Amino acid sequence: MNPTLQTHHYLLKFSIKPSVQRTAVMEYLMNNRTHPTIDEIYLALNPTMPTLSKTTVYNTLDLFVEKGAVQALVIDDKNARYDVDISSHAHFICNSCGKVHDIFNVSPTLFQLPVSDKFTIQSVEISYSGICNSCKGN
Amino acid sequence: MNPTLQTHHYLLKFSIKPSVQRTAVMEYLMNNRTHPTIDEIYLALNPTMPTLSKTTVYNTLDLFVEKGAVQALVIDDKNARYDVDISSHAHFICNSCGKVHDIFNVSPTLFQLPVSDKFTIQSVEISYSGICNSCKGN
DNA sequence: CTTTGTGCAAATTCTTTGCACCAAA
DNA sequence: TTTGGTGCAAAGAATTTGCACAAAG
Repeated sequence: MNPTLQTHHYLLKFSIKPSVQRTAVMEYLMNNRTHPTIDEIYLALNPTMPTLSKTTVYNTLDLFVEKGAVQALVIDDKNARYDVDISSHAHFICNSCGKVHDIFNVSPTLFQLPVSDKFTIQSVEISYSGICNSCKGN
Repeated sequence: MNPTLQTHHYLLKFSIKPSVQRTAVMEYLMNNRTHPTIDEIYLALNPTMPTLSKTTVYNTLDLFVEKGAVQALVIDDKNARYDVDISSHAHFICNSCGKVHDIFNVSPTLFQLPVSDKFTIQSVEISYSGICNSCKGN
Protein backbone atom coordinates (compact mmCIF):
# COMPACT_ATOMS: atom_id res chain seq x y z
CA MET A 1 0.00 0.00 0.00
CA ASN A 2 1.46 3.37 -0.93
CA PRO A 3 1.82 6.18 1.59
CA THR A 4 -1.04 8.23 0.17
CA LEU A 5 -3.44 5.32 0.47
CA GLN A 6 -2.36 4.76 4.05
CA THR A 7 -3.00 8.41 4.77
CA HIS A 8 -6.46 8.16 3.19
CA HIS A 9 -7.21 5.31 5.54
CA TYR A 10 -5.94 7.26 8.49
CA LEU A 11 -8.10 10.27 7.67
CA LEU A 12 -11.17 8.09 7.25
CA LYS A 13 -10.63 6.70 10.75
CA PHE A 14 -11.36 10.20 11.99
CA SER A 15 -14.29 10.72 9.58
CA ILE A 16 -12.30 13.16 7.48
CA LYS A 17 -12.92 13.10 3.74
CA PRO A 18 -9.50 12.81 2.11
CA SER A 19 -8.97 15.53 -0.47
CA VAL A 20 -5.66 16.04 -2.22
CA GLN A 21 -4.86 18.98 0.06
CA ARG A 22 -5.87 17.25 3.27
CA THR A 23 -3.84 14.20 2.39
CA ALA A 24 -0.81 16.34 1.65
CA VAL A 25 -1.08 18.19 4.96
CA MET A 26 -1.54 14.96 6.93
CA GLU A 27 1.35 13.31 5.13
CA TYR A 28 3.54 16.30 5.91
CA LEU A 29 2.63 16.10 9.59
CA MET A 30 3.38 12.40 9.67
CA ASN A 31 6.78 12.81 8.05
CA ASN A 32 7.78 15.99 9.89
CA ARG A 33 7.18 15.51 13.56
CA THR A 34 8.66 18.88 14.44
CA HIS A 35 5.40 20.51 15.58
CA PRO A 36 5.27 22.74 12.52
CA THR A 37 3.45 26.05 12.29
CA ILE A 38 0.86 26.84 9.61
CA ASP A 39 3.46 28.80 7.73
CA GLU A 40 6.01 26.01 7.81
CA ILE A 41 3.46 23.56 6.44
CA TYR A 42 2.35 25.98 3.77
CA LEU A 43 5.88 26.84 2.66
CA ALA A 44 6.89 23.20 2.58
CA LEU A 45 3.96 22.09 0.44
CA ASN A 46 3.80 25.12 -1.82
CA PRO A 47 6.66 24.11 -4.16
CA THR A 48 4.98 20.85 -5.16
CA MET A 49 1.45 22.22 -4.86
CA PRO A 50 1.59 25.82 -6.05
CA THR A 51 -2.17 26.36 -6.01
CA LEU A 52 -2.45 25.46 -2.34
CA SER A 53 -3.68 28.41 -0.31
CA LYS A 54 -2.85 29.24 3.26
CA THR A 55 -6.58 29.46 3.97
CA THR A 56 -6.87 25.79 3.09
CA VAL A 57 -4.04 24.94 5.45
CA TYR A 58 -5.88 26.82 8.21
CA ASN A 59 -9.18 25.10 7.35
CA THR A 60 -7.55 21.70 7.15
CA LEU A 61 -5.82 21.93 10.49
CA ASP A 62 -8.95 23.26 12.20
CA LEU A 63 -10.79 20.24 10.83
CA PHE A 64 -8.06 17.82 11.93
CA VAL A 65 -8.15 19.24 15.45
CA GLU A 66 -11.94 19.18 15.59
CA LYS A 67 -11.96 15.53 14.50
CA GLY A 68 -9.24 14.65 16.97
CA ALA A 69 -6.69 13.64 14.35
CA VAL A 70 -4.06 16.13 15.49
CA GLN A 71 -3.29 18.12 18.62
CA ALA A 72 -3.08 21.91 18.52
CA LEU A 73 -0.35 23.16 20.83
CA VAL A 74 -0.47 26.44 22.75
CA ILE A 75 3.13 26.20 23.99
CA ASP A 76 4.36 28.73 21.43
CA ASP A 77 2.74 32.10 21.94
CA LYS A 78 3.95 33.27 18.54
CA ASN A 79 2.15 30.72 16.35
CA ALA A 80 -0.14 27.75 16.56
CA ARG A 81 1.74 24.47 16.23
CA TYR A 82 0.40 21.06 15.37
CA ASP A 83 1.30 17.57 16.52
CA VAL A 84 0.12 14.45 14.72
CA ASP A 85 1.08 12.39 17.77
CA ILE A 86 -2.12 12.47 19.81
CA SER A 87 -0.80 10.23 22.58
CA SER A 88 -0.15 11.67 26.04
CA HIS A 89 3.22 13.36 26.04
CA ALA A 90 4.64 16.69 27.13
CA HIS A 91 6.43 19.39 25.14
CA PHE A 92 9.46 21.54 25.60
CA ILE A 93 10.07 24.88 23.91
CA CYS A 94 13.51 26.47 23.74
CA ASN A 95 13.31 30.12 24.74
CA SER A 96 16.25 30.83 22.49
CA CYS A 97 15.61 29.07 19.16
CA GLY A 98 11.88 28.54 19.59
CA LYS A 99 11.96 24.89 18.54
CA VAL A 100 9.44 22.57 20.17
CA HIS A 101 10.43 19.04 21.21
CA ASP A 102 8.58 16.06 22.63
CA ILE A 103 9.15 14.94 26.19
CA PHE A 104 8.14 11.34 26.65
CA ASN A 105 9.83 10.40 29.92
CA VAL A 106 7.27 11.93 32.21
CA SER A 107 4.92 10.07 34.50
CA PRO A 108 1.61 9.09 32.88
CA THR A 109 -0.13 10.34 36.01
CA LEU A 110 0.62 13.86 34.82
CA PHE A 111 -2.05 13.43 32.20
CA GLN A 112 -4.79 12.36 34.59
CA LEU A 113 -7.47 15.01 34.54
CA PRO A 114 -8.31 16.43 37.96
CA VAL A 115 -11.95 16.36 39.04
CA SER A 116 -13.53 19.72 39.74
CA ASP A 117 -17.02 20.77 40.78
CA LYS A 118 -16.61 24.04 38.89
CA PHE A 119 -15.47 22.79 35.49
CA THR A 120 -15.70 19.83 33.19
CA ILE A 121 -12.05 19.25 32.39
CA GLN A 122 -11.55 17.62 29.01
CA SER A 123 -7.86 17.86 28.18
CA VAL A 124 -4.45 18.82 29.48
CA GLU A 125 -1.31 20.21 27.93
CA ILE A 126 2.02 20.13 29.74
CA SER A 127 4.52 22.68 28.51
CA TYR A 128 8.11 22.94 29.66
CA SER A 129 10.46 25.71 28.66
CA GLY A 130 14.15 26.46 28.99
CA ILE A 131 17.23 26.29 26.80
CA CYS A 132 18.14 23.45 24.47
CA ASN A 133 21.68 22.11 24.25
CA SER A 134 22.28 23.51 20.77
CA CYS A 135 21.52 27.00 22.02
CA LYS A 136 23.40 26.60 25.28
CA GLY A 137 26.81 26.90 23.69
CA ASN A 138 25.99 30.22 22.11
CA MET B 1 1.34 51.60 54.89
CA ASN B 2 -0.86 52.46 51.93
CA PRO B 3 -1.34 50.04 49.03
CA THR B 4 0.85 51.99 46.64
CA LEU B 5 3.76 51.95 49.05
CA GLN B 6 3.34 48.20 49.51
CA THR B 7 3.39 47.78 45.75
CA HIS B 8 6.57 49.86 45.49
CA HIS B 9 8.18 47.55 47.98
CA TYR B 10 7.01 44.51 46.08
CA LEU B 11 8.41 45.83 42.80
CA LEU B 12 11.74 46.63 44.43
CA LYS B 13 12.01 43.02 45.62
CA PHE B 14 12.24 42.10 41.94
CA SER B 15 14.62 44.96 41.12
CA ILE B 16 11.93 46.84 39.22
CA LYS B 17 12.00 50.63 39.49
CA PRO B 18 8.50 51.67 40.50
CA SER B 19 7.08 54.28 38.14
CA VAL B 20 3.50 55.49 38.37
CA GLN B 21 2.51 53.27 35.44
CA ARG B 22 4.30 50.18 36.70
CA THR B 23 2.77 50.55 40.13
CA ALA B 24 -0.69 50.92 38.61
CA VAL B 25 -0.28 47.78 36.49
CA MET B 26 1.06 45.74 39.41
CA GLU B 27 -1.72 46.96 41.69
CA TYR B 28 -4.28 46.02 39.07
CA LEU B 29 -2.81 42.52 38.81
CA MET B 30 -2.84 42.11 42.58
CA ASN B 31 -6.45 43.18 42.90
CA ASN B 32 -7.75 41.38 39.80
CA ARG B 33 -6.54 37.83 39.85
CA THR B 34 -8.44 36.92 36.73
CA HIS B 35 -5.42 36.40 34.45
CA PRO B 36 -6.15 39.56 32.50
CA THR B 37 -5.04 40.26 28.95
CA ILE B 38 -3.07 43.37 27.94
CA ASP B 39 -6.25 44.91 26.62
CA GLU B 40 -8.19 44.26 29.81
CA ILE B 41 -5.47 45.88 31.88
CA TYR B 42 -5.23 48.83 29.52
CA LEU B 43 -9.00 49.39 29.39
CA ALA B 44 -9.31 49.10 33.16
CA LEU B 45 -6.58 51.63 33.90
CA ASN B 46 -7.32 54.04 31.09
CA PRO B 47 -10.26 55.84 32.78
CA THR B 48 -8.15 56.90 35.77
CA MET B 49 -4.95 57.24 33.78
CA PRO B 50 -5.91 58.58 30.35
CA THR B 51 -2.37 59.19 29.16
CA LEU B 52 -1.37 55.55 29.69
CA SER B 53 -0.44 53.92 26.42
CA LYS B 54 -0.87 50.30 25.46
CA THR B 55 2.82 50.21 24.54
CA THR B 56 3.66 50.96 28.15
CA VAL B 57 1.41 48.12 29.30
CA TYR B 58 3.28 45.80 26.92
CA ASN B 59 6.66 47.08 28.08
CA THR B 60 5.69 46.85 31.73
CA LEU B 61 4.47 43.29 31.54
CA ASP B 62 7.51 42.18 29.53
CA LEU B 63 9.65 43.67 32.29
CA PHE B 64 7.62 42.03 35.06
CA VAL B 65 7.97 38.64 33.36
CA GLU B 66 11.68 39.12 32.76
CA LYS B 67 12.21 40.01 36.41
CA GLY B 68 10.08 37.07 37.57
CA ALA B 69 7.41 39.20 39.21
CA VAL B 70 4.57 37.79 37.13
CA GLN B 71 3.93 34.67 35.05
CA ALA B 72 3.01 34.94 31.38
CA LEU B 73 0.47 32.29 30.43
CA VAL B 74 0.30 30.61 27.04
CA ILE B 75 -2.97 28.80 27.77
CA ASP B 76 -5.00 31.26 25.70
CA ASP B 77 -3.98 31.21 22.07
CA LYS B 78 -5.88 34.44 21.41
CA ASN B 79 -4.00 36.75 23.79
CA ALA B 80 -1.21 36.72 26.30
CA ARG B 81 -2.49 36.56 29.87
CA TYR B 82 -0.68 37.44 33.06
CA ASP B 83 -0.76 35.99 36.56
CA VAL B 84 0.69 37.78 39.56
CA ASP B 85 0.59 34.52 41.52
CA ILE B 86 3.98 33.01 40.73
CA SER B 87 3.50 29.95 42.95
CA SER B 88 3.09 26.51 41.39
CA HIS B 89 -0.49 26.08 40.27
CA ALA B 90 -2.29 24.94 37.15
CA HIS B 91 -4.79 26.76 34.95
CA PHE B 92 -8.05 25.93 33.28
CA ILE B 93 -9.50 27.68 30.24
CA CYS B 94 -13.13 27.37 29.25
CA ASN B 95 -13.42 26.62 25.55
CA SER B 96 -16.74 28.41 25.51
CA CYS B 97 -16.34 31.68 27.42
CA GLY B 98 -12.55 31.83 27.30
CA LYS B 99 -12.14 32.66 30.99
CA VAL B 100 -9.02 31.34 32.72
CA HIS B 101 -9.21 29.98 36.28
CA ASP B 102 -6.67 28.72 38.79
CA ILE B 103 -6.51 25.05 39.70
CA PHE B 104 -4.83 24.59 43.04
CA ASN B 105 -5.84 21.05 43.99
CA VAL B 106 -3.27 19.27 41.88
CA SER B 107 -0.33 17.29 43.16
CA PRO B 108 2.81 19.37 43.73
CA THR B 109 4.76 16.62 42.00
CA LEU B 110 3.25 17.84 38.71
CA PHE B 111 5.50 20.84 38.92
CA GLN B 112 8.73 18.90 39.35
CA LEU B 113 10.90 19.56 36.34
CA PRO B 114 12.04 16.43 34.51
CA VAL B 115 15.74 15.98 33.93
CA SER B 116 16.87 15.78 30.33
CA ASP B 117 20.25 15.45 28.69
CA LYS B 118 19.02 17.42 25.69
CA PHE B 119 17.57 20.50 27.38
CA THR B 120 17.90 22.63 30.46
CA ILE B 121 14.33 22.74 31.63
CA GLN B 122 13.55 25.89 33.60
CA SER B 123 9.79 26.07 34.00
CA VAL B 124 6.53 24.25 33.46
CA GLU B 125 3.00 25.32 32.69
CA ILE B 126 0.06 22.99 33.15
CA SER B 127 -2.99 23.95 31.13
CA TYR B 128 -6.36 22.24 31.35
CA SER B 129 -9.27 22.99 29.10
CA GLY B 130 -12.93 22.11 28.93
CA ILE B 131 -16.24 23.75 29.79
CA CYS B 132 -17.00 25.72 32.94
CA ASN B 133 -20.25 25.28 34.86
CA SER B 134 -21.61 28.69 33.87
CA CYS B 135 -21.27 27.78 30.21
CA LYS B 136 -22.54 24.23 30.64
CA GLY B 137 -26.15 25.28 31.02
CA ASN B 138 -26.13 27.16 27.73
C1' DC C 1 23.63 66.17 31.19
C1' DT C 2 22.72 61.29 30.65
C1' DT C 3 20.04 57.51 31.12
C1' DT C 4 15.68 55.42 31.44
C1' DG C 5 10.69 55.43 30.75
C1' DT C 6 6.59 56.75 28.21
C1' DG C 7 3.40 57.56 24.32
C1' DC C 8 1.99 57.97 19.68
C1' DA C 9 1.68 56.28 15.12
C1' DA C 10 3.02 53.15 11.80
C1' DA C 11 4.38 48.67 10.58
C1' DT C 12 4.34 43.71 10.99
C1' DT C 13 2.54 39.31 11.78
C1' DC C 14 -0.94 35.92 12.46
C1' DT C 15 -5.55 34.64 11.71
C1' DT C 16 -10.28 35.13 10.04
C1' DT C 17 -13.86 36.35 6.75
C1' DG C 18 -16.53 36.98 2.43
C1' DC C 19 -17.22 35.48 -1.69
C1' DA C 20 -16.50 33.26 -6.18
C1' DC C 21 -15.21 29.17 -8.40
C1' DC C 22 -14.26 24.12 -8.61
C1' DA C 23 -15.10 19.24 -7.52
C1' DA C 24 -17.47 15.42 -5.87
C1' DA C 25 -21.66 12.83 -4.89
C1' DT D 1 -27.78 20.19 -9.11
C1' DT D 2 -26.68 20.45 -4.60
C1' DT D 3 -23.29 20.23 -1.19
C1' DG D 4 -18.88 20.71 0.41
C1' DG D 5 -13.96 22.16 -0.51
C1' DT D 6 -10.61 25.45 -2.20
C1' DG D 7 -8.34 29.89 -3.23
C1' DC D 8 -7.89 34.74 -3.45
C1' DA D 9 -8.07 39.17 -1.56
C1' DA D 10 -9.45 41.97 2.05
C1' DA D 11 -10.32 42.68 6.82
C1' DG D 12 -9.32 42.17 11.65
C1' DA D 13 -6.76 41.59 15.79
C1' DA D 14 -2.56 41.27 18.57
C1' DT D 15 1.94 42.65 19.01
C1' DT D 16 6.25 45.11 17.78
C1' DT D 17 9.03 48.95 16.21
C1' DG D 18 10.87 53.68 15.49
C1' DC D 19 11.23 57.77 17.16
C1' DA D 20 10.30 62.03 19.85
C1' DC D 21 9.44 63.81 24.23
C1' DA D 22 9.31 63.56 29.40
C1' DA D 23 11.10 62.18 33.84
C1' DA D 24 14.47 60.76 37.04
C1' DG D 25 18.94 60.63 38.92
